[in-house]
Amino acid sequence: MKAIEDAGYHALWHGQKSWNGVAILTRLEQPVEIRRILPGDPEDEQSRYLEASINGIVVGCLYLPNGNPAPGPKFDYKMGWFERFTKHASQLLESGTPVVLTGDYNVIPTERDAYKPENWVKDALFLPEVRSAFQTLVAQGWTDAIRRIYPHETIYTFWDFFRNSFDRDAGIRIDHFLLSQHLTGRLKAAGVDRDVRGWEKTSDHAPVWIELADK
DNA sequence: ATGTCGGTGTCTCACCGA
Repeated sequence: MKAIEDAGYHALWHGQKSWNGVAILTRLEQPVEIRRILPGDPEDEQSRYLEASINGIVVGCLYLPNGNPAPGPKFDYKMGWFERFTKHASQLLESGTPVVLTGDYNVIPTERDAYKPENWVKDALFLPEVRSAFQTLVAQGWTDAIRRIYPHETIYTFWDFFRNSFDRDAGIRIDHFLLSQHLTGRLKAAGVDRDVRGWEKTSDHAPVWIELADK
């Protein structure tokens, strides 16, 4: 926490032992927490959601379940989580506030979002029902910020640790920024900091970012 | 079918999830 403060950030986080965790860091002011549990399943113990208000924008940070192997209980958990998230997203839209929903969606939205889509057809990140769930979500009225800025380019955000995938640029695009309509007009830029993926001891994801104009 | 990591417990190796 001190290291984060020393770097000039305020922070909220929702973590747990081992795998799951989400956080929101801000520079200007302390983010105001709205919720840290996705509504709809009191049994769900995994820390995969965090939502806060910052400077007039609601930011939802998510880590959608991976879902492999599919079919199976993990895939069922993914689809259940996805349904709950989609419901919640529609309520956020109805609220009328500017919203950003960002994080690891574990969804490859279309064939051009994978280096070799045929390798992913049976994977929980690319199964038809997963792509269709993502489409349904976006169709509520969200804008996929990366695609808005780069409509035709090949953009990846993740290269797995196997098979030298980064050196071969054998990546996938699974980290997304969805913007509510109020924010679409304020979208100035977006990108992926690919160089970070080349660091020593790095993550298998690269940082994805967007820039919004002031109101 | 394969591969590479990091975290954890069985604890300096073996496993699992990603």
